[in-house]
Formats: sequence, structure tokens, C-alpha cells
Amino acid sequence: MSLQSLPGAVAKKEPVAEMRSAKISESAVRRLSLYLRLLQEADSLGQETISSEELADRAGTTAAQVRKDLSLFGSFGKRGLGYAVSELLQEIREILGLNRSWRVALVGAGKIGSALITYRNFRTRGFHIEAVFDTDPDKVGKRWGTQTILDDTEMGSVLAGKRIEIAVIAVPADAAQGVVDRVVASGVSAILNFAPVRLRVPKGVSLRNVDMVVEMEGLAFALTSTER
Amino acid sequence: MSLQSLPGAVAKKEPVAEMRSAKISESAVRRLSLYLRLLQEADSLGQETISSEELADRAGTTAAQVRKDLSLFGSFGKRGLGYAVSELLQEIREILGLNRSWRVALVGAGKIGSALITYRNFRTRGFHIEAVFDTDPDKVGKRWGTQTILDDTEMGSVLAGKRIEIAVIAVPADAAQGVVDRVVASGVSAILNFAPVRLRVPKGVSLRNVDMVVEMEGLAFALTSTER
DNA sequence: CTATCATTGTGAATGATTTCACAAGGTGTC
DNA sequence: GACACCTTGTGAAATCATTCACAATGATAG
Ligand SMILES: NC(=O)c1ccc[n+]([C@@H]2O[C@H](COP(=O)([O-])OP(=O)(O)OC[C@H]3O[C@@H](n4cnc5c(N)ncnc54)[C@H](O)[C@@H]3O)[C@@H](O)[C@H]2O)c1
Ligand SMILES: NC(=O)c1ccc[n+]([C@@H]2O[C@H](COP(=O)([O-])OP(=O)(O)OC[C@H]3O[C@@H](n4cnc5c(N)ncnc54)[C@H](O)[C@@H]3O)[C@@H](O)[C@H]2O)c1
Repeated sequence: MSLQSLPGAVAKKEPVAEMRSAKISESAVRRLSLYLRLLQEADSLGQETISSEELADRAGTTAAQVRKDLSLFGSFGKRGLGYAVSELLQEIREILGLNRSWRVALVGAGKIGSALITYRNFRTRGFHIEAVFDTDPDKVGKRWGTQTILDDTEMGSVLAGKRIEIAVIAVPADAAQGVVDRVVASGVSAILNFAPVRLRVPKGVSLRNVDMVVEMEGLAFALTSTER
Repeated sequence: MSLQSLPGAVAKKEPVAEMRSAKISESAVRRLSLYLRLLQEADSLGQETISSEELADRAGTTAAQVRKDLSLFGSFGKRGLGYAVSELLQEIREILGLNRSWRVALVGAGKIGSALITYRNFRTRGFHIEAVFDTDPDKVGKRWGTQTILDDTEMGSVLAGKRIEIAVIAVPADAAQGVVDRVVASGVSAILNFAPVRLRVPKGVSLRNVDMVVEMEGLAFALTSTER
């Protein structure tokens, strides 16, 4: 069932079909995720309404940007007043698909993997790690939190059996493409990659990279070109 | 000494002063970092020349984009032939400021910190972690690789004494802003932040965020809006 | 030495994103 | 209920980034 077939499910007035087919930029989605976090903070402090300006200040952007981002999905505010915090919160959760939990697998039970498995912010946001895989015979069978590390050879059947939706890749760079190919073949269509390689995925599979070396090099460039 | 005062130090012909003052987009810098990695791979395989098209294929972008990115800094290719791999490699290292090592401190000796401290790709790229700080009395004094974990209260003097240039923030979200304020006061002007908060830094301080929840939520959005 | 070929470097065109600016709509006051 | 005041939602304008397209240039073969 596609969202296009549910006019009005997400937003209030706009032509929903267009809304959803208009492609939303990655940076807009990043900002929405940030707004959500800021709204949750405001909400937990008991704040009831917030203006685009206040939200923008906290997010480090402009009021116009906030309003434009939100207007991609509907009109959620009250003129003269701002936005109802808890209501906007809920709208953004809906937009981002966070009113449900997601089944996640972790491939690579190494150093990064061990940090991720206990990362509370994943679980509280509805990302549930439901399988962990590794090739190392010393690791397979060990318990990691609620999970037992499974052998890499079981990956295909377990991913399909558990209907895993998102895979987190935390294996060495030279193993990453092979893992991704198998993961995709098992029906996973979203991947968060920590290995420093540019992975190839078929159309229809979403890929995000977390590349710490690229970030550090960006800082080095900034320091170098400022030359303080 | 500013780079502006060294015309020709980096590139070959272009008006260097303009080049450096023209601000380079963050995405261009990210791509340069990626090109560098790909060139190193090609180089270690013995490849001697590479065309913008081949580099683009490997980087997942277009040949025009590669040429435009490089042309921001000079002309490094040979028409009809392409780029000399080892030469372009060296040019990009120079552009990004990687022909030297960088003094890095890690604040927060927790799960993420322990992964980072052993991350070989940092060290091989010239990012040397020269101090680690934590507040936890059980951790302070412990040895972590080549480093002894120092008490957070020593941070100011150690950062200044070792002339640390880049700080990696791996403390809980609610401690992060306080740490950043102190780190900046000690002369650090580049920060890599892993805490899920929007940090405030004075102008002149570079900040990059690695925000895994934002990335996961981006994947959730993609899955939700595709609705497969 | 000339012709052919490949590939760069770069203005100009296009496309995407952000910012501006203001009419529209809502609240609160007297 | 009229007036003053805020803040949204959104076209239009401005800015920024990418792609196109081709003249310029060097390599190579004959
Ligand atoms: N350690 C860090 O701080 C850090 C930071 C950024 C990126 N990364 C990247 O993340 C990845 C993992 O890094 P790490 O430090 O955790 O390494 P690690 O060596 O500690 O862990 C890698 C794990 O992957 C397992 N593995 C290898 N091939 C596999 C396969 N085909 N299927 C399943 N498991 C397999 C290994 O047995 C090992 O347990 C690397 O690509 C690294 O470059 C690490
Ligand atoms: N674990 C993960 O996979 C993961 C992933 C993404 C982001 N993060 C973020 O990274 C940060 C650290 O996460 P973690 O899992 O390593 O947490 P952790 O609790 O394992 O480690 C945090 C460390 O910071 C120390 N600390 C607290 N206050 C400090 C201060 N003022 N100065 C110095 N040290 C201080 C604590 O003693 C602790 O050792 C958090 O903000 C977390 O949200 C973690």
C-alpha cells in the first residue's frame, strides 16, 4: 500500500499525491530529523508552542528555512502563534516514518559494532537491532547484549526470516561490498555504512555513509585554508 | 603566515589569491577527500594515470564534477591523457592539508571513544590522538593504547600545552556543550562531534557532526516514502 | 610534419536550494 | 468589533551547485 493512496494521512490540506512524489532533498530530511530532536527536548521541558524563529535558532538555521521545510509536507502552524510542540513533533515522526519500529541487523561485531549495539538512542528511536553477524569463529556464538553473534553464513536466511529492513555495515573496507551484495539479495533496502568505501547498491536501495576520515579531512582543510 | 601570501605554493597557474578566498563548498571538500582515497587505491595497484571519467565512476559522480572540483585549485591534468595518479594524489594531499600530521584530543573515553582510539585510518592519515580525557575516576589513569586517560580537569592546560588542534567530542549529549566551550577556550579550533546535540561554536571554529540517529532517520524516511 | 584522437579546463546553461518579503490569518486588547 | 500585533505559508528572487558542451591542447601514429 503506497502513501499516495492515503491522501491526508500525513498532512492536512495540500495535494498529497504531489507532495509525496516531489522529491525531498537529503538536507531537508536531515533538518527534519534535527527539528524532531529539538522538539522532543522542548516538549520534555514542558514547552507548549514554538515559533519557526525559535526552532531555527536552536537548529542553527533560519526561520524561513524551517517554514519551507515544513511546508513541503503540509501546514502545521498557527499564524500569530507558532507551532504546537507536541503536535508538530508527532507530524514529523509521521513524516519520517518513526511511528513504528524498524528491524535492523548489524554486520561486523568489532569495535564500532560493539559501540553501536549498546547505543541507546537507536533503540529509543525505534531502531531495533535484531541480528548481529560476524565471520570470526572466536566471536560467533558469544552473547552481545540481547543478541547472540551469528555466523556470517547464516546471514541470508536470517535476514530474510526476520524481515530485516536496515543493515548496518561495520566490517573492514575490503569485505564491505561483498556483504552489501548479499544483504541486498536478502531483501534489505536500506544500509548504513561505516566502512571507508564507496559501495555500489542497486537503484531502490538507500545508502548512507558515515565516514569519519572524510570528516577529519574536512576539518584539516578548514584549518589549512584559514591558516590561523 | 597565510596561504594568500604564498602564491603558487599550491597550484600551478591560477590566480591563487582568488582561489583561496573563493569559498569552497563542504560537498566539494568531501569529494576531494574521496578522490584522494580512490587515488591512493589506484596508486597502490600501480596505476599511473587516470581520467576524470574513471575517477568519477569510482567516486559515484560525473567527470565534469571531478574536473570542476579540481579546477577550483588549479590545473593538474594533461589534455588527452588524464591525470598522473601519484601527482594528483600529492596535489590533493596538499590542498586538504594532509602533508603534515595533526594533533588531536579525544574527550570521552567511553564506547565510541574506545573504537576511535584504535582506528588505524586516523593515524595513517596523519591524525594523531595525543590526549584522552574523561571525568570518570574509574577510567582516569588507565592506559588506552599509547595514551593514559587524563582527568577532565587537566584538559585546559594539556590541550594548550600540547597545542592540540582538533578535538573529538565523545561525551554524553548534555556534557558536550560544556566540553566544547572549554576546548575552544584552550585554543582548539576544529571539532568533530559525536554527541547528538547542535553545538554552538564561535566564528572561526570549524565543527563537523557525526550524527548516526540522523542518518538512520534518513533511511527510515526513504523506506517510508518509497513504501515498498 | 600532419592528421587523428582523447581528454582537459571552463564559460554558459540548467537545476536545486535558500532567502526574501509580504499578504493572509490568527490572537489579544479595549 | 475594530485595531494592533505576531507569525505563518508561499511565490518570487537570489544564490549556490551541477551539468553541458566545446575550444584548446597534448599525445601518438604514420
Ligand atoms: N574503529 C573505529 O573507530 C572506526 C571508525 C570509523 C570507521 N570504521 C570502519 O568500520 C569498520 C569496522 O571497524 P572496526 O574498528 O569495528 O573493525 P574490527 O576489526 O574491530 O571489526 C570488524 C569485524 O568485522 C568482522 N568481519 C570481517 N569480515 C566479515 C564479513 N565478511 N562478514 C561479517 N563480519 C566480518 C571481523 O571478524 C571483525 O569482528 C571498518 O571498515 C572501519 O574502517 C571504524
Ligand atoms: N555508542 C555509540 O554507538 C554512539 C553512536 C553515536 C553517537 N554516540 C554518542 O557519543 C557520545 C558518547 O557515547 P558512548 O556510547 O561512548 O557513551 P559512554 O557513556 O560509553 O561514554 C561517555 C564517556 O564520557 C565520559 N564523560 C562524561 N562527561 C564528561 C566530561 N564532561 N568530560 C570528559 N568525559 C566525560 C564518561 O565518563 C564516559 O566515559 C554520546 O553523546 C552518544 O550519544 C554514541
